[in-house]
Parts: sequence; structure tokens; C-alpha cells
Amino acid sequence: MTSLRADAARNRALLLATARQAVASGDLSLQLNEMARRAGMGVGTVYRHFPTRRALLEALAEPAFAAVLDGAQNASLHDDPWTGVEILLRALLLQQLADPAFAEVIASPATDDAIPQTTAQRDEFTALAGAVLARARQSGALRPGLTDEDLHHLVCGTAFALGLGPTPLARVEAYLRVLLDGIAGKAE
Amino acid sequence: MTSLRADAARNRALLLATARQAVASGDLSLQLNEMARRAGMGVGTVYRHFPTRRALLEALAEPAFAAVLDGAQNASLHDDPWTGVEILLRALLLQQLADPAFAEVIASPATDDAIPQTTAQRDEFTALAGAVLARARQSGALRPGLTDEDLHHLVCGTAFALGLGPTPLARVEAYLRVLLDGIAGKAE
DNA sequence: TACCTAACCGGATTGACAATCCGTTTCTCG
DNA sequence: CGAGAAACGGATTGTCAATCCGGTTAGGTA
Repeated sequence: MTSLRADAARNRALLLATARQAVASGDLSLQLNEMARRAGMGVGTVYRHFPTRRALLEALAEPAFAAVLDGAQNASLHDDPWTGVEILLRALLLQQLADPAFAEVIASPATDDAIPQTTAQRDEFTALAGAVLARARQSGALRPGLTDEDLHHLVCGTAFALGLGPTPLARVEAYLRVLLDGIAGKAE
Repeated sequence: MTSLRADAARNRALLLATARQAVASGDLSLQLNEMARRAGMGVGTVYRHFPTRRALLEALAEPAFAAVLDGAQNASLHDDPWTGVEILLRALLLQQLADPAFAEVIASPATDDAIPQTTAQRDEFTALAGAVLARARQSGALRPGLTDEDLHHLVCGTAFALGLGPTPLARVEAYLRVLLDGIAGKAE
């Protein structure tokens, strides 16, 4: 099952490219019928590769997810615990702005019907972020009383807030500063 | 137009009650066909009263909107500018948690097809909130560089973040503190 | 009360879209 | 090259939003 048939692989790639372009042009609806039309293939083909809109969404989000994992890795390697938190949260936030598909995936809870890739990435992220946050908490840089989950939610909320404005990228640093100042421990 | 015919008024009220119950039970989809079925009336009746899902949504949000206006009024009357901001933001946040319909309305931009009631409430809120925030800015209690719109978005983002967790109401104060600390001026 | 008309009601119908199913075509391996 | 597995395509079915118009009712008037 590891290797798809040649035509299947071609169609899958074409489909992903088509979907990515749709998302890039602001259409996050990812109507599978429409994707089939644009990619010039039958509806059945689309549904075989991605049984649901969500499956397609998760496949699209995969690279952004990988980028965040890189960021989390960096964060955990940095000497200063608080700087680690900054790096982690900035990476998570920036990727959500860069890729709306990723934003939707990361904001929704893990489900059993997620594709394996996504589940694995999510687990790895939880572990890495957990380490970064634990260290910061230990050092007193992080306000007590906020769980890892709280912080995850707050970053997603910040991405949502940015999305309400006309030029999210122009305001990232401002909103990020609000968040960081808000979650910092008093000892900072 | 000020006074509906008796049957029309009755149906409108019944419809609103049905929709409110649907929202309260966690169904925010507000499918107008479904509302008609549950309220025991024809689809046409529903569509005459509320031509679109959004019209119904805005009608539902009206009381919550009024409550926020009250809160904003209070905020503007309080002596301390920063306390005014706290009151304002807490009211805005709490109403979003209490009424998902209101949350959706307040998070989306003003549109021309909004019902007059909503437009009026939105305008009044903008003015009231603007006064509260201007005073706080003047006093240095508010971090510079954040517009009224930014703050509006940040509150909506916080509501969104709370909605990602299982028990929003239990974490309101924690998240609100993060937000307030984040937007406070250094002179606080 | 009896009538008239504007306002309102209801649900059959149309249109758009998601999702499935299966006969046909294409690939791959021996 | 031939057989069988895998993938393709699109007709079809089911669901839901939204419209349209013939039938019904409220409420004013004489």
C-alpha cells in the first residue's frame, strides 16, 4: 500500500495542488465536487483519495505542521526558557496565518477519524511543546495556573483575532506581544 | 409595519423561542427548514420572518447585545479609566460565552444586509466603547499602538479560545486576566 | 353581524451540493 | 502479452436551502 499506482499518485498530487491554490485564493470551503471539476477528474477519484473535506484539509496542513514541529524543536533547544516560549508561540501563530488549512486543523480537537499523519504530528507537537512549557513553568517565567491546553487555545484565539482584521500579517507582532505579556509570570 | 398582525406576531415569537432553544442545546446551524418543522409551521412562514439564517441570528442576539450596551454604559460611568476597560471587556466576553449567536454576530463585520436593529446596536456600542477606550488611552492605562478595533478583535479571539475548551465559563477569569495584563500600559 | 381586502400561511417545487456505487479503463507484474 | 488488481468517471441518490403562489385568516368598515 506504500506505493500508489502511477496514475493515482499523479492525480493525488494534482488534487493537492488544486486544493492548495483554492485555499491560497481565499476559498477554504474545499468542496470536493468543485475540486474534481477544477482538477479535471471525476468526483469518484477525489472521494477515493480524500473521503471527506477534513481528510483533504489535513493533507494540505501537513507541511505547515512540519514547520511548526521544526519551530518547537528550536524552541526546546534555546537556552532561555522564556525565549523558548516566544519561539514556540510565534511559530505556531505564524503558521496559522500562513496556512488557513493548518489553522483549522490545529484549532480543532484530535479526532479518531484523522489521517494517521496528522495524529502523529499532533502527538509529537504536544510532547515538544509540553517540554518547552514545562521548563518555562519551572523557571517561573510563565504565569501559574495556565495549562498547556490553555496556551494552545490562547494562541489559536490570537490567530482568530488576527483573522478578523484586514491585514493579519501587519499586526502579528503587536498581538503576539499582548499574548506574551499576558501569559508571562510576574517574575519575568 | 410597527404592529404585526396577531398571528404573525405569535409565529415570530414562537420561532424565536424555538431557535433559542436550538442554540441553547448546542445547535448553532439554525437551518431554517428545521426550525419550521420544530415550530410546527410552514417553511414559507419562517422565511418571511427571517429571510436568511443571519437575520434570525441577529434577532436572537438582540438581548445579549442590549446587555453589552448596559455594560458599556456602566464602564463609561466608572471613575477609574482602567476599571472601565475591565468592565467593558468582561461584559463583552461574558455575553459571547452566554450567547453563541451574539458571539457570531459581534465577531463578524458590519454588513449592509444586517437588520436595522443590529446596525443601530453596533453603532451605539462602537461609540460607547470608543469613549471608554479613549479615556483609558489618555490616562496611559492602555498599551499604546492598539486600536479600538484591535481590542474588539482580541476580545473575540479570547472568546474563541475559551470556546475551544470543554468548560469555557470555568476559565473566563483566567483568560480575561491574560488579556487585560497583555493590553495594559506599562504605567499601570 | 357580514363582508372585504390586505396580510399572512403552508408546503410543493426548484436548484445546488455532498456523497455513493458500479461499469469501464488503466496500470503492473509475471 | 495477458490476467487481475487498482483506479477512474460520472450518473445517481439524498439532503437541505430557498422560492413561489394558491389558499386562509385577521381585523377594519358599514
